[in-house]
Amino acid sequence: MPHNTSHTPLTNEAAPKRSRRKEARPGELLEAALDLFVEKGFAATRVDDVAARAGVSKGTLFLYFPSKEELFKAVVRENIVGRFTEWNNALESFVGNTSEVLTYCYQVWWERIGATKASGITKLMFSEAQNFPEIAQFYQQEVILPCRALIRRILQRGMERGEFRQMDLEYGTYIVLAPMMFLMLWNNSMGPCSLPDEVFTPEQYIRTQIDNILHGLCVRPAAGATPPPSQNP
Amino acid sequence: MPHNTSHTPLTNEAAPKRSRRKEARPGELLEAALDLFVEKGFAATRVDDVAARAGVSKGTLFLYFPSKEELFKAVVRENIVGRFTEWNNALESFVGNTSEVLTYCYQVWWERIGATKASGITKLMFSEAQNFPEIAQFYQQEVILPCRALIRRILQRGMERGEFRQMDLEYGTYIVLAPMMFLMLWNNSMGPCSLPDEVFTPEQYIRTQIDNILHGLCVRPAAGATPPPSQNP
Amino acid sequence: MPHNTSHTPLTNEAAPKRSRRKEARPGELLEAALDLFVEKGFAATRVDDVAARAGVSKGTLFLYFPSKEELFKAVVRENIVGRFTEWNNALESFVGNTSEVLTYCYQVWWERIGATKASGITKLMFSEAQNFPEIAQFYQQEVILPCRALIRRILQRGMERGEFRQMDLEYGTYIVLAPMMFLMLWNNSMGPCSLPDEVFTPEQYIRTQIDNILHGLCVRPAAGATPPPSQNP
Amino acid sequence: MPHNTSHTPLTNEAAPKRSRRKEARPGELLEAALDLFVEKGFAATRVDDVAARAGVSKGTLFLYFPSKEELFKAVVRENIVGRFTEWNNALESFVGNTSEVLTYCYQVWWERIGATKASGITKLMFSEAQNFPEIAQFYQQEVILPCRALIRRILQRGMERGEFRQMDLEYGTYIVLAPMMFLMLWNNSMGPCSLPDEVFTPEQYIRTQIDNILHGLCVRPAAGATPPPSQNP
DNA sequence: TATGAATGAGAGTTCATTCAT
DNA sequence: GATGAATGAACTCTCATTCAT
Repeated sequence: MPHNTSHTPLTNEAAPKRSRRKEARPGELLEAALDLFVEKGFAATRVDDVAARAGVSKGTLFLYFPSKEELFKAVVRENIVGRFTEWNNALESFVGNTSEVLTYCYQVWWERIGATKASGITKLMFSEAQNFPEIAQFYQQEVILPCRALIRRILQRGMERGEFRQMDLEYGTYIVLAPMMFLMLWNNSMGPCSLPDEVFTPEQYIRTQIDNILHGLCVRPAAGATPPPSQNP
Repeated sequence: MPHNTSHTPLTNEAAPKRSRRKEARPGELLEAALDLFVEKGFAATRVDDVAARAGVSKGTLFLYFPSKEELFKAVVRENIVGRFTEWNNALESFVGNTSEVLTYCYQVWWERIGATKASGITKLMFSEAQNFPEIAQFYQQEVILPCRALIRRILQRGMERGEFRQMDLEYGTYIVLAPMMFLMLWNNSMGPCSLPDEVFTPEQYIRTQIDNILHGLCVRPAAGATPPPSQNP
Repeated sequence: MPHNTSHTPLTNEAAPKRSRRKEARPGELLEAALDLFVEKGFAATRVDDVAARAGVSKGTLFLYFPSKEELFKAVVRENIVGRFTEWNNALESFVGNTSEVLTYCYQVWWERIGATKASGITKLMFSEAQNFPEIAQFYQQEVILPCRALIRRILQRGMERGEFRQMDLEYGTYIVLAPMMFLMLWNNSMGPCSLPDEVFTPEQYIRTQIDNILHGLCVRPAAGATPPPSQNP
Repeated sequence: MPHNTSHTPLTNEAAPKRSRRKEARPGELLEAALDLFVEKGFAATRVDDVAARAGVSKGTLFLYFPSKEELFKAVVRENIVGRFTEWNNALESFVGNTSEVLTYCYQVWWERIGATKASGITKLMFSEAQNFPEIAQFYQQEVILPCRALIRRILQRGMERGEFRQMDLEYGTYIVLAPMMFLMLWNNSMGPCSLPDEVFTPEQYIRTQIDNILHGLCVRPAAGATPPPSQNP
C-alpha cells in the first residue's frame, strides 16, 4: 500500500472521487449521451458508457434520468429547444435581396447548427424515428415544421418581390431543406467512414448547393422546364 | 461461413421459383432482415423476429448466417449489388438533351430503387455506418462512388454540349444526389411518423427538385451567381 | 483437462447438460420456487437460486415464466388448486357423530396438506399478502372461504344433531381454523429455529387441540360461560 | 455499532418527550421500520422509505444503525422487551377463578399487545424467521417461552384448583397461544386484503375463542375425549 | 449532527448463439 | 436440414452503503 494514499495528492492529477456538482451533472450526461447515441444509435449505446464518458458511475446517471429512454428523450429535447429560434431570430432583421437572405440563411444555419454537435440530433432522429414515434413527431413539430415555415417565408418574399419564379411553396421548402439535411446526416454517419483519399469540404458543398438552388444547372432557364422525352424506352 | 456456400451466387439473379423451397430460404431471411433492420436498426432487431418473419425457426437462421453481424453484411451486399448496374445500364442508351437525361435518370432511379424496399438500405447504412465502418466503406465504394460517377458523366455531357453551366464536378454531383438521398432517408424514417394532416407525395417532391436542379429559384439566372451581401451583420 | 470429458461418461453420474424436457420443467421450477419463497420470502429469493435448485439456467426460467412475479403467482395457483377439493371430498362420505367428523377432518387435513409442502403456501401468503393483494384475495376466495364453509357445515351438523352447543357459526369456524393455520405457519417459520432442547410433535399438538376444541378446559362446562370479574384492576 | 451508544437504554422506558429532539430520532426510525418491515417484509423494505417515514435523510439512519440488518434486529429487540413483562405483571395480582384469569389474560393481551402495533412484530418474526435464525431464537427465548410459561402457570392453577381437567401442560399452552397468534398474524397480513363484504371483529373473535377454550364445542363434555371412529375409510 | 450526491455490487431480464433431437 | 429448448454473457436498473460537505 503506497504510503501517501491518504495524503493530499502531490500533483492535482487524481481528481476527487466524489465531487458534488448536482447542477453540472445532467448537462454532462446529456452531452455524453448525445455523442454516443449519434455515434452508435440508441440500442447499441450502453448506459455504462454514457456514464463513463460523463465521468460518473452508472448509478449516478439513474439519479438524474429515470431510464435510458427518458435520457434519450431529454437528449432530443435539450438539443432541439432554442437552437431553432436562435437561427430564426438571426434572420429576422436581415435586409437585402432574397438571394442574399437565402445565402445568409445557409451561413447562419451552418455556423449555429450544421457545424455543431446539434446536427447529430438530426441523424439520431432519422435513425430512431420508428422506435420513438412520439419523439419523431415532437421533432417534426418543433424543428421540421418551423424550419419549413421559415424557408417558406423566404421563398414567398422572393416571389413577391419578383426575384423568384412562381412555385409550389409546400414542396419548394424541400429544395432548401434537403441539402442541409443531407449534409448533417452525411457528416454524422458515412462521412467519417469515407475512403482515405476522399476530400469533402462542407463549405464548398454548401456553396455549390446554394448556387444551384438559386440558378440551377441550365445555362438558359427560359424554354419550358421539362421538355418531353424523345423516343426513349 | 456456411451461408455463402449454400445459396445461389449473387449474379445468378432470378432463380427459378418452382420446387426448390430450400434454396429460397436465405432470400426470405435477407428480405425479412432488411425490413427489420431498416425499421428498428441493427441492435434493436431481434433475430427471433427476423426468423419469424421469414417463417422459419431461429436455429435455421444460424444455419445460413453464422452470426447476426454476418446477416447484416449479407443484407447490405445483397441489396447493393445489381441494383446500381441495373440503373446504370438504363441510362447508357439514352438519347436526348441532358436535361432530359437527368429527368429520366431520376425517373428510373425512383422506379427501380427509390420507390422500392432497396431504398431502405440507404437508411440502414446511414444509421449503422459508424458501427460497421467496413460495410460503410464497401457501400461507398460500390454505391456512392459509381452513382456519383454516373452523375458526373451526365453533368459533363451537359457542360460539353453547352447545356449546363460550368461547375465543380466533384461537388456538383451532390446537387443531384442529395435530394435523392434525402427522399430515401425521409421515407424510411420520419416520413411514416408524419403528423396526421401532413401530405407528402414523392412524385411531386421529385418533380419540384428536378425542376430546381435544372433552373434554380431565380427568375433571371444571368449575372453573378451569389451577389455580395449589402450591409448586414 | 481430464481426457474423458468428451467420451460417454463411464458412470451415469454426470447428467446431460442440455436435456430437453419441456413438460417437466415448469413443475420442477414451481417446486423449487415454492421451497425458496417459503423459506426466504419473495423478495429475498433470487431467480438464479430458483433456477439452480431446479437444475436449469436462469434463462430457462424465463422461458416458462415471464417474470419473477408471474412465477410467484403460478406457485400460489399451482399449490392451491386441487388440494382443497381433495380434502373436501375425503370428508363428504364420512359417517359418524360430528366429533368424529371433526377429528377425521383434522386427520385428513394433516395428511394431505398440513404435513406436506403445500402448507408452506400458507406461510407464503401470510408473509406476502400485503405485497400481492390480488393474490391474497384469490387465496381467500379459493382457500379460506371454502375451508370455512366446510367447517361451517360440520359445525351446523353438530348443532342440528344436538351434539354441539349453539354458537355464532361465522366466528365458530375460526375455532377449528386457527389451530390449523398456526401449526402450518409455525412449522414453516419459527419451528425450524426452535431452541435445541425443544421438542414439538405436530401429532400431539393436533391431538391436544382437537380435544380442547371438543371439550374445552373446564371440568364442568355448565355454569355460565364468562362470569363477571370480581374486584380486579 | 454506534447506535447502541447514542440512544437511551431499553429499560429506561418513557423518556421525557420534551426538548430533546435528537434523542427521539432512533425511536422514530424504529417505529417507521417496524411499520414497513411488517407491511412489506425485510427485503422489500427500502431504507430510503424508512428514513423518509421517520422524516430524516437516509444518511441519518446509518448514523444510528450501522446496517439494515442491525436496524431489523433493533426493531425486534425494541418491540419485544418490556411488552411482555408489562402483560405478565398485570396478571400476577389477579384474584378470582381461573376461567376469569384466562379471560382477563386475553383482555389485557389484546389491549396492550394484540390491538397495538406491537402485534406486527409477530408477523414480522414469522415472515423472517428463516432469514434471521438468531433473532428467531431470541424471540422464542424472550417472548414465546415466557408467554407459554405464564399460560402454563394459569393452566396449572386451574388444574390444582380442580377447575380445569388434567392435561399435558406442554401442549396445553398452545390451546391458549394459537388463537392469539393467529389473530395477530391475520390482522397484519391477509386481514387488510379481505374481500369487501367481509366483516371481522377481533373482539367477537376473541370472545368466541375464549368461550371455546373454556367449554369446547360439545354439549356434554363427559365421557371419553375422542371416541373411536366407526367403520369409516 | 445531518445531509444527499455518489457509488457499485447485485438483481431481474433479454437475446444471440448452441446443440440434442 | 430443421427445430426450439437451453444457455449465459451482457444489459438495464435498484438500493444499501459511503463520504464530502
